[in-house]
Parts: sequence; structure tokens; C-alpha cells
Amino acid sequence: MTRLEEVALEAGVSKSTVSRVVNGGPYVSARARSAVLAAIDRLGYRPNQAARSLAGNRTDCVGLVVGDRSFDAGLADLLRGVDTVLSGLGLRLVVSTGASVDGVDGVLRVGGGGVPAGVPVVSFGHAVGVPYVAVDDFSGGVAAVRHLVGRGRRRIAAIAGGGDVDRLNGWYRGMGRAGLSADLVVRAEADPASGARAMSVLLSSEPGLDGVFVGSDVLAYGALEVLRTRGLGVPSDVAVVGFGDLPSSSVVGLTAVRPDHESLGRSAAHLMATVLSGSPVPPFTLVPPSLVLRST
Amino acid sequence: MTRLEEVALEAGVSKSTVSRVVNGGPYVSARARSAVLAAIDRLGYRPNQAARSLAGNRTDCVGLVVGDRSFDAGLADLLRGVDTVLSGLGLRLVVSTGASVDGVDGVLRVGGGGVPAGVPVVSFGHAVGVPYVAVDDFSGGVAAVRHLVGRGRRRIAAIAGGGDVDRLNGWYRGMGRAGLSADLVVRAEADPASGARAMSVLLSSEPGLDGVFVGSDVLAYGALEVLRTRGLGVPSDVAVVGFGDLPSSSVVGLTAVRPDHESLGRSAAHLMATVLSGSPVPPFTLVPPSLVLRST
DNA sequence: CTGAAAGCGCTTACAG
DNA sequence: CTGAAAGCGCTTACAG
Repeated sequence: MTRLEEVALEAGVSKSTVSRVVNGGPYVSARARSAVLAAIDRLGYRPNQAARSLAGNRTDCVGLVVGDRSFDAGLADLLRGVDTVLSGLGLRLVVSTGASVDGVDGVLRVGGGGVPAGVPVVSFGHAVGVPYVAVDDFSGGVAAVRHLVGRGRRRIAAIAGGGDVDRLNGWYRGMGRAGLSADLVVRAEADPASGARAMSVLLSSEPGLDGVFVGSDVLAYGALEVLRTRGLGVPSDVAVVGFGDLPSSSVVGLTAVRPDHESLGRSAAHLMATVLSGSPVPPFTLVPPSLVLRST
Repeated sequence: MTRLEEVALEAGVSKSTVSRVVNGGPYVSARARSAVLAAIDRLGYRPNQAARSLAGNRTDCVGLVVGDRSFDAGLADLLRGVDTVLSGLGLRLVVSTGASVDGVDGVLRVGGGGVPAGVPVVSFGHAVGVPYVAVDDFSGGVAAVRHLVGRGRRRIAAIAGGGDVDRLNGWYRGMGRAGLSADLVVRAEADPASGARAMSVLLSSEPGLDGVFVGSDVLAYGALEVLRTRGLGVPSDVAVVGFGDLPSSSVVGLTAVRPDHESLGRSAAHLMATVLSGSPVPPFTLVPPSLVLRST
């Protein structure tokens, strides 16, 4: 464990100077800087994080509080995104699945959960009062329509659950842009059975249907079931695009709009870094999802 | 931010004494202890972690290095398990998705990846040279057979991929215990198509088959497909049990042996705590999986 | 641009 | 069982 003092000795400068170059501070001559850098390299010096925190009155730690299970499926990727940018900034990621974390400079909140007063917060998913990052549902809906239209579909319907308003709005926009009539819309609950019912309704009202955008993957499972039962080819007769891309969707072969969790993580970390630097931050950042082409 | 010194003043004792009670040290009179505890409570004192680390030459942080994607699907639960026991011990969880972490007292390694020299390591999944926690594949295989036998099955086959040896051995044991002949075994690769081929082979060699234990969920998907295609009822004609319990399995309705990731996390954290305390540790801990009953 | 010095909030021998 | 004192390895005004 080499200490800063030994680096100073080796470089022939004072501890203050070493500290300045380590922290990228100003007011260091090129000569001093290179001597220090060389010494650090020679000695394999790594600053003691605890001493640094104590003296500097900051922790260089960012907490991630996993308040609920809303991001469980993508948590690994989310962590990768967060850690990638945080570690690049010299910050460490402390995760807690409890109510909170203390001893951190800021907290990233996944889902609900309280946070310590006094530290900045950035949320994953829509939140009020704090900056947040979320999936750009609207552009996902637009992208889904663009895809279907690109496949030659014209009579495109939408099935949307209660929480899928932005996705549905994206669908409307996409339909409008393509000059198609956006009259085939059915609302649904959040389970496959409800998706199946919606699909049946659509099929009876418009037998000429050739494409469907479904607001969530689970609804899409039900819709697919109905299509197959009725002997309709997917995607030959009716092309289907889901939204969410559950792991199960790859087994089912569902083409879907997929939230990019790693990107969400990166965005949140960047937002946090901006907050910590004292710069003004946008109230939210929307991350465009990608489209995963599979067999439907 | 109340400091230890203020607690000492409030309690009418020295800093040393406060430190002793905070750290649960010996040699403190009951009188002093309660005075200190009361003062801490009154002042809302929380020890400064950085100062503590610096003075005590320990970090009270355990790192979790996510080296590869092998536990991605269960990572959220794994984190919950780890954090639950760690936070109960006053330890913080620092996660890194890079090659390593430094400035921690020990590291939990998920999959491959290097670790800093000099700190104790505990691995998730079989590892050599370091203590590890892993799913008890063998007992999972036994449990699968027990389940099938309990459902009245007698001609029970096994489909196993290359890495499923312990699971397969569990199956042998289970069959032996039930007094059934363990002659229906087909080896497979790691994709649904291979599972389908294996199922076809089994069906032609033993039309009286009434149960199958499949070493992994993906293989089971292929097997189910074949069963359905041939018009065999599942589970009426042939009951199927998978292993792994991918999220997709709940959609498919697959009955399966499921690794308990939260439990794995808890076990790993306990192992680490034991290592850190300097006590001798077992070379590994096997965590029994559970059986998720669904529709196959 | 540089260095001496104080201080961050704890823990830990040591002496009592 | 208790307290005074030194020290952990940095950062940060301050004076130059």
C-alpha cells in the first residue's frame, strides 16, 4: 500500500502537489506533473479511498436502491450501463435492496423506495420531483408502425393496456405519418387472456387486418394464440409487434420493441454525474427502445 | 452530522468509550453503555464510514464482481439475498461489472473475472481454489423424479445436456430409490431442436413412456413441442419436468426445478462473512433448488 | 506554481 | 472498566 507521501518523496515534491495532480487540479507545472505521474506509475500508487472521503467530505460512491421488482428482468444490463459510466468517472456503485443507503453522494432509485434526505436522486421510470430516465414509449410505438408499414401492412390495429398510453400515442403518430387510418384500437388489461379477447374483437370487426401493434408482450402472447387457433399465418396473414421484450419473447419468437436497459443505466449515471457536478439538469431523459426482429 | 465526540460529551464519557460501545467491544460498564446508547439515540448519531475505514484499516465493503452473464436472469434475486445478510452485518455491497473492484474487504464473484490479490473471494457457481456456492443439481434431479413418481409415473425417461451430469445423477438416484429401471436416457445439446430430437428418440424406443425429466428448460421446450405435435397429452400422457426455470417457462407453463437465487446470494454472503471473521470455511455450499409446479 | 500545517472522524494500543 | 494521545492517508485553505 503505497501512500501519497511516498509518491511525494519519490517525485521530489510536496504532498500538496501530488494531491493536485492526482485530482487533476490546476496550478501544477508540467515538470512537477510528469515527475509525479512517473512516481505514481513506478510505485503503483492507488489513493486510499477512505482517507480521500474523510478529508474531502465526499464519498465518491453512488447508491442504487432497488425499491421494487419493476426492473428485475433488465437489472443486469441496467447495472452494466450504470457501472460503465460511474467507474469511468471514478465513482463506485453501492447497491441496496433495502429502503435506502447512506454514506453516498447521490442515489439512483429503481422503482419506489425512500432515499436519504439531502442527497440528489435520479429515478428509473417516471417520477415526480426528481430527474428520471425512462423508456421512450412514444417513439417505440412509432417505430413499431414504421416496421409494419415497411413490411407492406396497411390495415394495422393496436391493442393497448391501461399503462400503454404513450405507446399507443406513438402508434397514432406512426399511422398518421403513413397516411393510414387509425381506427382499429382495442383496450385491454394486462394478461394474455385479455390480449386474446382483444384480438378476437379486432378480427371480427376487420377481417382484412394485416398487422397489429400490441402494447405489451404478455398481451401479444394471447393475441398470437388466437391468430394461430384461427389458422391465420403469422406474419404472412397478420404481422405482430409486441412491446417490452420479456425473455420469454425470444422463445415465442415475438418481434418486439425492446427497452434498452443498458442505455437507461448509462443515461441515469450521466444524469447523476451532472447533478453532482452542480450543473443544471433536464427533468428527464427518454431513451429510445430498439426493435428486435423475430418471426412474427 | 453528529460526531462521536459530541456523543461522548452528551454521555459524559470519553471518545474511547463511545467507540467501544458502538463497536460492541468488551470492557464497558453497563452504566456507561446505556448512557452512550441514550446519547446516540438522542443525537441521531451515525458513525462516519470513511473515518471508520481509515482508522480501522478495513472498508466494511464487500464487492460483487459480475464477470459474465451466467446469472443475469436471477441477478436481482441474488442481489437481494446478498444484500439482506450483508446489510444485517453492517457491510455494504459494492457492485462492479468490470474486471474487478478494489477497496473492499472481500469479493463475491459471479462467473469469471479476476479479483484483486490479497482479498478473500467467494464464487457463485463451481470454482476451483476458492469457496463457492452453487445449485444442488443432484438433489434437484432427485426431487424431479420424486415428483413424477408421486404423480403415478413409472416409465420415466431423462434428457440431459452435456453440463447436466449432476442433474442426471440425481435422476439415477431418484429412479433407484423408487425401484424403477433407469434405462431411458438420451443425451442432448443445449437447444430446443436437440431436445425435440431426444424426445422423438425416446418415444420410438418406448411408446409407454409416461414421464420425462429434462436437464434444462430449453431442451424441455423442444420436447414439449414434439409431444404436442404427436397429439400426446401433457401431462395426461407424458408429464414433463424441466430444470432451470427461465422466465419463459412460466409462459410455457413448464413444471420445473428452480434454482433459488436469493438463497444462493444469502449463502454466499454468509460464506464471505465467515471468511472475513477468520473462521475456517467449507469449500462449498450447495443450495437446494425448489420445484415449481405448473401445467406439464 | 508550491509547500507547511491543520483537520477530516474514527480506532487502537497504552497507561492507569 | 476508562481516558488521553497518536495515527490512519488524504485534502484544503493559507502564505508565499
